[in-house]
Amino acid sequence: MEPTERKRRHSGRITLNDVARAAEVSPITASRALRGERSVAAELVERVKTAADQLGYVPDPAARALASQRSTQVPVLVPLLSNALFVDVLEAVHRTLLPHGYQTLIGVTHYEPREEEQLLRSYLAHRPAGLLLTGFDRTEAARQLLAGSGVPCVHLMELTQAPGVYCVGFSQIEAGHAITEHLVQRGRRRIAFVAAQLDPRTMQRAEGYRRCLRQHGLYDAKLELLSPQPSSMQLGGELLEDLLRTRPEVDAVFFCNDDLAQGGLLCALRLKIDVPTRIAVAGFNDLSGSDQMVPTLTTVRTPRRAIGEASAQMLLTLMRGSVPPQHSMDLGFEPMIRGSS
Amino acid sequence: MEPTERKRRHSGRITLNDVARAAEVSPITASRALRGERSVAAELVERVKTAADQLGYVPDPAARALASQRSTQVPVLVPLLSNALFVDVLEAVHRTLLPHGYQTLIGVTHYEPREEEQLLRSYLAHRPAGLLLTGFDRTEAARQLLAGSGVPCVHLMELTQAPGVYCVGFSQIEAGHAITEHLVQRGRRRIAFVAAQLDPRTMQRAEGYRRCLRQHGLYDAKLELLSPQPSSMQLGGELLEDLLRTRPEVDAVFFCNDDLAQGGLLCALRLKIDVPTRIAVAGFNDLSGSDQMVPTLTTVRTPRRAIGEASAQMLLTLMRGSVPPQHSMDLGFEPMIRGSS
DNA sequence: CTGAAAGCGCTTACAG
DNA sequence: CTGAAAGCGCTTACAG
Repeated sequence: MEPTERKRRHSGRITLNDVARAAEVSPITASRALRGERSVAAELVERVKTAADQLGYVPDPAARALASQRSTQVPVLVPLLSNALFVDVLEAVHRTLLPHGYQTLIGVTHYEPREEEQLLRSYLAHRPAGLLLTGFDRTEAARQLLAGSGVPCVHLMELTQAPGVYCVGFSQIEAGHAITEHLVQRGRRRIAFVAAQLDPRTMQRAEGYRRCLRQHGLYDAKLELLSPQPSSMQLGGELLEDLLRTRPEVDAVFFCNDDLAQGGLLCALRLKIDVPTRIAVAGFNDLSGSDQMVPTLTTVRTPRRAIGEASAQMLLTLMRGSVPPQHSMDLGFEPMIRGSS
Repeated sequence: MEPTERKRRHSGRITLNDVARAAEVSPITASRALRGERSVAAELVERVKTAADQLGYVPDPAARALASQRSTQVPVLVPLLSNALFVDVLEAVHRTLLPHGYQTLIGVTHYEPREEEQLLRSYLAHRPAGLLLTGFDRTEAARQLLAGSGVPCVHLMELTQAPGVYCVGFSQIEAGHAITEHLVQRGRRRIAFVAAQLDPRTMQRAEGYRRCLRQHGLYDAKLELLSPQPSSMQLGGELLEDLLRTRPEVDAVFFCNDDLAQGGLLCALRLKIDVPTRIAVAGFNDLSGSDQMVPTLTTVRTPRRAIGEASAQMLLTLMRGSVPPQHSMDLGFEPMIRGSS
């Protein structure tokens, strides 16, 4: 046995070397041909690709990551998976990145900047190809980790004009304003805002609600019901009951999320409170089931799949080393006026 | 410049070498100490761990994967993300694996064995540490890829006694049987089965339904309404309307999934059909919102979070090279009898 | 446009 | 219990 034989650890895998040998070129040329680098003669590219196909060659991501100092992983950090909103975003991201050879990793932050910082620390050690983050609410340490890493990053859901920050979303404030305005236009005067979780985007919707009502001289702080508890249908029902008890004069409710609003609607049904005659109800996000409620739920349709896809596209551009046409991409929103208002 | 200097590509990263130097041991010893291999003197382990902490060392997953021929990635293949069931499973898996240093990758098969085979092919190239698959319905090629890869694998949702197959789930047949039996016990005689998607597990529930009704001499094939369309609340409403039109004698419906059942309930509300007096309704899975419906939905609570956690634990054992106490883990189910039946 | 050499940061296999 | 050498499969940096 030769010494070189003695230490073999070959996995039986088809390697770039095998492809190169079959195509009768050097491994570097094979590597370049397969990655689509332009500086390779068309004929050689052809030969290499044919050989790779015939051998069933699949590049080793670990070797590639080690040599290039960059993996094909793209962590997506979202607050929760229990909100269908983020699942939709995640799905769209995943579907967009996969055909380009990138893996989507899940990161769940539970709306905790400290948790996000931890996750970021560990994901950055994996040399991710790119990063998708929800919103702008993070620790200073996280911000520095990001900046220092040089990893391309796109922010989801919210917008900013801050220089060097890439983002895809819509104006939460305007959306909150728009649906409140709708209730005002319907003749409502005692419009409550009912919210849970109280994350930054929820509070932006609250801001839109306030601005709208102040413009109409209708703002009343006592009609805001803010609960830090996690959002759920059940909580929506409970909050509506609270509200009707403590503020019986209320004639409309804007729930910050559709799960709360759906719960509110079902609660009204149970209590035989007529919607929208006695009280109008509006939600936010147009989640699954909102169009099936009795009455159907007025809400704001948010472009979450489009956000997932567009942010992934923007990231793809950045990972390619190019500059996207715009830093901030506003995908808008659409009020869905239905039976509950 | 020396030749060795000329080619430096060092990333500025803290490496195992840095740790070894600081701890005054060889890199191999440092590697072993950090991975908790037993054959290292306690004192050295201490020194290495301290050095690693002080330097803020984070192992490079790519290098580790390349050298060991095994990554820390665990792809989880589920049919859909639009069914909250699988999101719950995924979340539990993710939460269980993360503290052990494993990354959860999403794979969406859309209930298509061919898609699953494709995904498997690409994921296996990444040398995953382990694999989590939904059910047993796959192509022969996929089966062979799996067997040939030697990658530890646990199957979710269904059970089998097949040798060498690890699985965590519950009996879909028994669960379908149990909820049907409940309807019979409530005095129902014309019990319909309404299903969508028609995936293997749905059809197992159908089998449970059939067996139960045959035992009671109540089976009537005309009361089965099977739609290959994707499951949704809206479809549930439509199917219920169909059923009431074509089979007005029906006095109970077992929907194969809660989204259909919720849609059915809301449809009944709209049509002013009294539930449960005129018709009893039961669903499956106990998804979010089922306990909020009017009336509340009778259903079968399935242990999806427990399945996610237990399957991840089983996989952890397998990845450690140990043998789990059992091949097949039955986590059961729980009929939730509520207002709709 | 093409290639020989070295290196990415770890672990395996062997030896002692 | 510890270590020197080699190797995992790719890409970078340099040269021509």
